[in-house]
Amino acid sequence: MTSELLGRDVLDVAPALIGWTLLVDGVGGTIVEVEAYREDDPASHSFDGSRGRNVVMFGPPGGVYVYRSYGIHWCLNLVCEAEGRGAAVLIRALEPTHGLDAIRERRGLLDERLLCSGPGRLTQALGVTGEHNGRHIDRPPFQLVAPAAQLEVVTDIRIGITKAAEQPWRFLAAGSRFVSKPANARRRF
DNA sequence: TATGAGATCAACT
DNA sequence: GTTGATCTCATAC
Repeated sequence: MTSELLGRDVLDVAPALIGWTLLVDGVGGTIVEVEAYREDDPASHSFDGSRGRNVVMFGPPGGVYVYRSYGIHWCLNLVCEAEGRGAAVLIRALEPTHGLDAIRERRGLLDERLLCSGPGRLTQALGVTGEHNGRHIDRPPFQLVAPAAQLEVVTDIRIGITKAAEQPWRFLAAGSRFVSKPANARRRF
């Protein structure tokens, strides 16, 4: 069960998710990068309340929120805290461990570290689409498996957003080669 | 190494 | 009509 994991403050849930194994139809890997979003956050889809595509974010914890990004990609989120809160964690990168053949087939022949290193790449690798929006992480085809031991986690600012861009709400597995962008990446100037 | 364009959809002005 | 929680490929230093 994941209710104990997800039913807490999203800023606690996000780092706790690092190291868990996410599977879709048995294909997936270890979560190495996530970002936290919540209703009082101008960068969040749930900012200013529930309407349109974001209704799932206001559903019960464990809900799977999938939305289309830039018209091209799908992005996968897990709803946190409690129903009506509008808090969720964006899954940004996995270290692939299960179903490598299926992943390579969906992504094409690529550098191993690029298979799931980004929210759009990850959903393509796992076959996640808008059809999965509103489903639950504890029910097929999804599985979320606890790690044997908590990995070391580092934080950084979030990526690809323009509002509240300085919030240190990106969480990564320390030293992982499978993240979309290493932590402490310094901006010039 | 670093910027730039194109792809293309849903929400919002 | 514009913008965005992106990715890939191309071209330029």
